[in-house]
Amino acid sequence: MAATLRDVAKLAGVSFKTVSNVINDYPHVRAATREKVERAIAELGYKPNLNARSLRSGRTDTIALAVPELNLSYFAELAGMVIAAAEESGLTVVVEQTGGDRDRELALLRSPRLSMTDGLILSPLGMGQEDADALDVLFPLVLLGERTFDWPCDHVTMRNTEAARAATEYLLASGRRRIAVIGEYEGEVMGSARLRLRGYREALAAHDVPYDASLVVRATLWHRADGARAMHELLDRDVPFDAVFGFNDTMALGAMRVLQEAGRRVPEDVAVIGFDDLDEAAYSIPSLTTVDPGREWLARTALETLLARIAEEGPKQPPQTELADFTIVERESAPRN
Amino acid sequence: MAATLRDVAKLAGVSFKTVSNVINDYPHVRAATREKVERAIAELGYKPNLNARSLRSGRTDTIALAVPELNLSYFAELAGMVIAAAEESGLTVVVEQTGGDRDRELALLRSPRLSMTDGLILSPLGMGQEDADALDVLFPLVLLGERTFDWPCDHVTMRNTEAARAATEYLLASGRRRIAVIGEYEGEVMGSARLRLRGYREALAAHDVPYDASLVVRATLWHRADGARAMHELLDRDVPFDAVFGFNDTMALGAMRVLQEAGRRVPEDVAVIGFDDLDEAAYSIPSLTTVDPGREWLARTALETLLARIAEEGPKQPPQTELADFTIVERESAPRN
DNA sequence: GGACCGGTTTGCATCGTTGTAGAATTTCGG
DNA sequence: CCGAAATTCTACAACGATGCAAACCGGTCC
Repeated sequence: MAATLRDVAKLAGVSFKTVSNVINDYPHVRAATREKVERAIAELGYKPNLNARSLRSGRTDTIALAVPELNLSYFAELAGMVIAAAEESGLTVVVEQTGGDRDRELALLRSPRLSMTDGLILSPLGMGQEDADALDVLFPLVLLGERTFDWPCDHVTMRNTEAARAATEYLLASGRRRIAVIGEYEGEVMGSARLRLRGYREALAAHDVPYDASLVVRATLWHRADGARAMHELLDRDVPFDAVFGFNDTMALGAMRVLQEAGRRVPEDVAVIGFDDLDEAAYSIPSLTTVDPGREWLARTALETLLARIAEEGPKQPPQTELADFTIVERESAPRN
Repeated sequence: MAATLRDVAKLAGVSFKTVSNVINDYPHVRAATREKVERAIAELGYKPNLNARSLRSGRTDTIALAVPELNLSYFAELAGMVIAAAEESGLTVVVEQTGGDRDRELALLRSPRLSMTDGLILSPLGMGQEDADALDVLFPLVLLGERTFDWPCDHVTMRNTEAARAATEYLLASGRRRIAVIGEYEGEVMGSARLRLRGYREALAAHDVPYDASLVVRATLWHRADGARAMHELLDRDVPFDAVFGFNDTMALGAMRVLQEAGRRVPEDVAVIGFDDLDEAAYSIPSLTTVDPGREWLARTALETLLARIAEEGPKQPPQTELADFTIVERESAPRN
């Protein structure tokens, strides 16, 4: 069907290996020959069969990216950034959705599908420290996530605890004292929920504000609806609060919506701060003060780290952890003062 | 490095072809042999090399999905649905971003990268009727889009004009008469912008409401910022209006935000209706009335259509167009009455 | 007892490419 | 104008799988 090297070779009157040499910019090809071959390539519309190339060369120029769900804006935007960065390096990206499910994450790590890729960038949610062994794999693997386990592979992550602490201190500095938290998730051993909660508690402790468990609301998937549900739950508890820290923007927006329905003014009655700096955080009513965890940097660095691993020869370097810098983006939902 | 058929065969004491037979569920394999082989497979942790398989069999069990940007929630959610549906069929999905750029769309159609896939689902934005030839390709191709050109390939799309007309009539029925439109884009020959504008005009005409060009605001990329910018432009024009029809939810949300900043009450002063029914439409303040173009159905049908094309043998069936049913989702930004 | 017959297993060619090694050709100093 | 050293090109063997067809096996039939 499609033209092959041999078809081109026949038309150009050279051996098929010469065509291969032209395509691969092998230096010792006479200009006249090269031109002849290129004309034949153009005439037949020849395109190399990348499967055959991969089989022979062992490189696929494809990577896999696994995120929980594209439905979550945070991961959609992150995936977009990774794909764009990969495109710049001439790489193709296979996107997998794990649903944040531990079993699916583990299954993916063992999947034969990975034989079609040079490596994997994984944003794990469900896995825990007990699964560390599953991460000790033969192929290049970079964890792009918010978790800071002790893991036997490269890891690009954000300063969860510090950022959460800074966010909480930001609220404290603006005079809030009853700060609710949305997104706690005890099923998660040491993921972002735990780390952010730790930052929150550190900030409280540093300012002698007592920790009150009735201000902490659980949410697992961190969807908008989870934020809304969590806020309903908080309102039902009927405890006073003057600020809310959503562990991601999506939940913060869902929560803010419910708050306003309930007649609470944001930020006058309740200040709201999120985490992620999604595009939409700038456009909500009121616009959402949030933490930018350094997403663009995370995406690019994850890719670069993976590429370095792929290019690596000889003895494996020890795993590295890269940390992004965060910033607090001040907007209306939580003014500085 | 990784185990191959031959390694397994040696361990099991059979020919490598028998191992292949076991893997492919070839029926005439003795139970004892099968078990022997399976034990060897397990012991070595053998995983088939999918590149080699694809080279030989011609099937990759991978499809490509090209959307403008994952940054746009509509496409992110759509991509998520396609990937999930593909996963159910055991397919891997390569995601490409075109930026809605004509040249990149055309380049993708000619890309050798497609040789790694069985087919392509493309959401074109930049291409026009003059590019129809580029769509007459040798590989299975399904257009998943909002455009209704006369195109030489399968096409899964929505009832743009009817839906836009219905949205406009919904606003008219609620008593609005000065209905602004955001998202017109003259650079686009017959894409969703044009079709939706047509529906808008049909509705106006049917109700004897004059068409007023000063109520039509242009926007190209349909991002949130474009909606915001468009609304600023509209406000600057200082023409009266009592409703806004955003050609997608993202712009409608951006516009609504600006409206409210400008002191207009939604829906009292201005009703707002969008198009797409994004997840977030349910959580804005006020929640956004919008058109659900049948996204889930679109995603699944695009995949099914592509799979049918891939499975097709013999003479090519003529291209088909599949149309999704839409519904209007009533929310707060534009109550029915 | 040999032909015949399922069911079972195997050998070989092949997919389209790249790597290696060597053959053919050109270049050039002497 | 010869011989050596480049340069240019080609032949052949992989990569790891599947498809095809032939070989094998034990049992049945005549």
